Amino acid sequence: MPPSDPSVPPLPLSADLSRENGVALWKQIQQVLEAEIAQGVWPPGEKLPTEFQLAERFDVNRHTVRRALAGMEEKGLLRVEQGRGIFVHEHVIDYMVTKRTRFTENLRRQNRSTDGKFLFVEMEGASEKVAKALGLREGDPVICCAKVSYADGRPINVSETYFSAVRFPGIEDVLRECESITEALQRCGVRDYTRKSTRVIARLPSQADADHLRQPRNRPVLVTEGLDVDENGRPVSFGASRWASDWVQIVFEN
Amino acid sequence: MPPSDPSVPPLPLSADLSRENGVALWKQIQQVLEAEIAQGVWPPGEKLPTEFQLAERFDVNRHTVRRALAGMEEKGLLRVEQGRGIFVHEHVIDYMVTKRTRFTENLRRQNRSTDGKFLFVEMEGASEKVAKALGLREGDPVICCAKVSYADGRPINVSETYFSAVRFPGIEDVLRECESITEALQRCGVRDYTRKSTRVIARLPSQADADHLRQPRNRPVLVTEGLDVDENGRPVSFGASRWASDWVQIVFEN
DNA sequence: TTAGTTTAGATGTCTAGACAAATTTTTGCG
DNA sequence: CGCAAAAATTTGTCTAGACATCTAAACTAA
Repeated sequence: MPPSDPSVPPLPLSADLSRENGVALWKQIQQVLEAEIAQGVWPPGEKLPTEFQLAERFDVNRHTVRRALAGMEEKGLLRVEQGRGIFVHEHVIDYMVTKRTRFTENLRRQNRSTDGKFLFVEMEGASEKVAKALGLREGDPVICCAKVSYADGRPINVSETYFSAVRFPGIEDVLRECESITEALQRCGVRDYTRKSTRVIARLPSQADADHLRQPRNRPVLVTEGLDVDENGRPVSFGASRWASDWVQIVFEN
Repeated sequence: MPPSDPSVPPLPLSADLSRENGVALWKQIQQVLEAEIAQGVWPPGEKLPTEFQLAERFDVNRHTVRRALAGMEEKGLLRVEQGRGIFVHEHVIDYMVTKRTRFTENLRRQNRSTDGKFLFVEMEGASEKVAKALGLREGDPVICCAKVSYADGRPINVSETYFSAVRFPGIEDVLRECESITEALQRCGVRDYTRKSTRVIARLPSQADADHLRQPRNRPVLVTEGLDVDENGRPVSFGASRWASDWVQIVFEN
């Protein structure tokens, strides 16, 4: 494989493709490009050559290059944008799930800028799942707060957080005025809260979630359902989140 | 299936594709086929019509059908086997992670047959991670037990489980004779153990893991790292597992 | 300068055909 | 009948070309 030079191990940058070794051309192309990305030839966020240029470089048809790029996109190594080009995927974020689960704190620790956008805040009747988690009865009034959270300007999380409307009267309006949920809870008398349990599953996103997270529907999202309790162990809020698996890895620790 | 009733709104089984609504043909085909699978027209495990037949049915080129099938395969809806055909993916397994994490029990509850194969059992020096988990010092002797676990005859899990060689002298041989890890631990005097912590992340598998799990390298695996402790809270074993995301959903609950 | 339009460049979709590789079925020989 | 070889079937890969759609840059007119 390493062609000729005895002293220096050359980078396999323009490694010649073999048409007779039984390995599909597109796989070989994918390997070469992945190696180049790993070696930093194309740094994260960088624009790759166009499909046409790559096809010329490897001396194959554009469709063959496209097959290789599709494989890399599926892996999450690339971001393909019609009319713009192909970009190397930036690195993912580690989201630590601990007893103290605070979105902003969590990401600040990783030197990420954070932002949030409330989609809506409204009262509704508790579903069976929400009621069970918050210790209510099905149909009891709860406040649902839907939100999209951003890190470095990218949407990484869509969530709904539920609060008992009886226990926190007026939280509906408080939430609308606040920047974060932690802040709203403090105004409602919850000095501190901790994460009691978290469920993690993987599934495909709904169309709405995919839109919010700006990711294709055929790429899975990580789904977490978490219950927060106050210092006395009483349920404070129940939250269901979908995370952009392209950008986030959930790390669970208790 | 019910072909002709005039009153009943017919299932969109052979819905005509529109070439002018801006939706790619392959996406429309994918939608139709997914709907048919959801409606049970093609039950799990069933062989779909051939690419050629599907192309004929939708009156498109075979490559257009292939694009639709690729999307469905990526979603995990299909299993494509060269020379054999296209098969509907069987349903996934829910693996519950609770305080009592017992592989066999867990799957029996879901009426799954279980099986296991030990890859190797050997002594090695504890890595930093293993040492930290088990309360040892780096380099201390540990027994590593590597295993592939099956449900319904399919590999769904590759794991390494580590035990302190000092605390469990002779477990190396016991493991080789036993069917399960639970059984081996009982023989070593551990009456019961519980899961203390589990970390869950998602990543791409190594080549070896992909081979064991019989899945492509470009499909992610769920990775769990769990620490089990005895009734006194002392660490018993530390395990690292990779799960076939095609077949398993990890459900975490504590 | 600014706003709108045009144009060029880039990716997306679809078709058509040829051959390769893997699997299953059929055929033919003993 | 049994088994091995041949043929048919089915998916995999690659090429070639046409046109659509989206984006960004260049241009034009107010």
